[in-house]
Amino acid sequence: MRVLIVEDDPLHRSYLHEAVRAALPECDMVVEAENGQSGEIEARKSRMEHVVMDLQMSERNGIEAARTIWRERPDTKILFWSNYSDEAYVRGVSRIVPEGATYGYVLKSASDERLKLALRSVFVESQCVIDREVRGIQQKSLGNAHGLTDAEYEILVDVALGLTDKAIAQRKRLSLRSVQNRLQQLYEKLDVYDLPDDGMEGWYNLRMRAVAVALLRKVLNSSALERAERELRDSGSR
Amino acid sequence: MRVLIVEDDPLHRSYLHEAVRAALPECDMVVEAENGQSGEIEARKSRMEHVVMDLQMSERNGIEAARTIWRERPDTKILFWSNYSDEAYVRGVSRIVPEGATYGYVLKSASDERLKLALRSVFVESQCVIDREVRGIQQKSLGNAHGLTDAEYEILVDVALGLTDKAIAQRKRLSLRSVQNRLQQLYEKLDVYDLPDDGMEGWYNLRMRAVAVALLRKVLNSSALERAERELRDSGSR
DNA sequence: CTTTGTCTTGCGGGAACCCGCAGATTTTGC
DNA sequence: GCAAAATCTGCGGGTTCCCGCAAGACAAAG
Repeated sequence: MRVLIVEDDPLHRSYLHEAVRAALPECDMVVEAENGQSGEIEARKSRMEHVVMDLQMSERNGIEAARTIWRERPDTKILFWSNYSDEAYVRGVSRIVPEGATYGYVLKSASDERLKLALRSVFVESQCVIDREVRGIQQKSLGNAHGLTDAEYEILVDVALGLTDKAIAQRKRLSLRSVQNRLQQLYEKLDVYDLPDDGMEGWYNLRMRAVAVALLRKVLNSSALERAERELRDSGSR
Repeated sequence: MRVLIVEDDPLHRSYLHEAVRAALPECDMVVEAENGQSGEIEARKSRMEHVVMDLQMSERNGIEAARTIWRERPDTKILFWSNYSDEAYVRGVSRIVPEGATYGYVLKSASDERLKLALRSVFVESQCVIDREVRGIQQKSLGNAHGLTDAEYEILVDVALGLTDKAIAQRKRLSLRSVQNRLQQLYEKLDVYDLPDDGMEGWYNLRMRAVAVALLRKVLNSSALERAERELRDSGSR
């Protein structure tokens, strides 16, 4: 068995290396990459079928790297190992995992034991392992208690990029009014109408406030914004 | 000499511990804290005069912890050790460092050698050590080439929180028009008028776009937003 | 004292946003 | 196959935003 480690922090990288060695004695080769860019290249070159991947790296983050790896070989087993369980990351991962692929999501705050268990479960048993906490976020994100629909999320991203209603309507092939409808749903779900103190109406610019709340709740994060910005520029110049 | 380490990542914490031991043989006591909250308490309890502090921790981040520590003992020497050199962090740090205090700012990507040198310089020689890259950000942030004035930055934060022009005017004791003036300066400095492709006017909601650009350029980050949000709620309920 | 520059404030208008209402269209459940 | 529910769409209005124009306030330089 051969394992590829993609992680930009040297300390964490060597810790991971150690953990892989300990948890997977049948592993006879460990390759390290220090960002998503070189991670993709390494995976392609060596046809790696087992990857441990950090999210949030410079150059190219884990989600993008994982997407291209899976696009080339959908049976690759990937264990995500991340600091945070931001809804934006969780949503980003579930968005790209192909049909029937096996993957895992473990937080860096998890114990040694949990990490090693996850390594064995995912790589040897081909079993999906999602950290308890991450699972919670996933649930909330899907069950529309306070979670956003995909449609709503897309609108949120477009708004956050600074696009006009009209521009969004054009991009999404919708009428102006439909975009505004979606926006209103968004405002409700994000509790934008909650005022800090009553007696102050008109204190919030709803559009901006919605994005602020999304950022504070980690529904959006800057990494997701960067990704969206790049897509926007690409599609714009096409 | 006694040193307090405030860092939430266990790996980095023990690495730091090691580095302190190696660089400062005269140090006879090292205390560790795993977030800003307990860092403050520990500093107060043990009257620590030397602190190594991570920025970006949960609970209470490094900037807030440093502020309260410095408020109680302005002669405390603090070495910030951070992953990023976001303008938001750099600005946040320079905003709270008291008159004549000695501090340092080193990136985690720096070499072993650089870290140890910084430890000695700051703690023993009482000399300020600012990482080259961070220094660059500082310059750019002050020299108004593309840097924002404090006034502009404050407006930016208020806008990013989702406040209306009127609300900002009231908070800042300005007229409506003055707020809008500052906003326009902001729009120019953030190049909001740059269109991805020409022939599309009215594609951007300037207010939102300005915040998006600020986030993408790391002039703002979510940690700064969280801080501002807390201040807003506090001042609102007062 | 005058001049020049920066900062503030008011006015006014065009554009974008927010949203209730109501009809048309699509999706869903049975 | 049909009714209920959810979505999409156009209209109209009230509000906020964006910004050019211009008049006052204040400080620094000539």
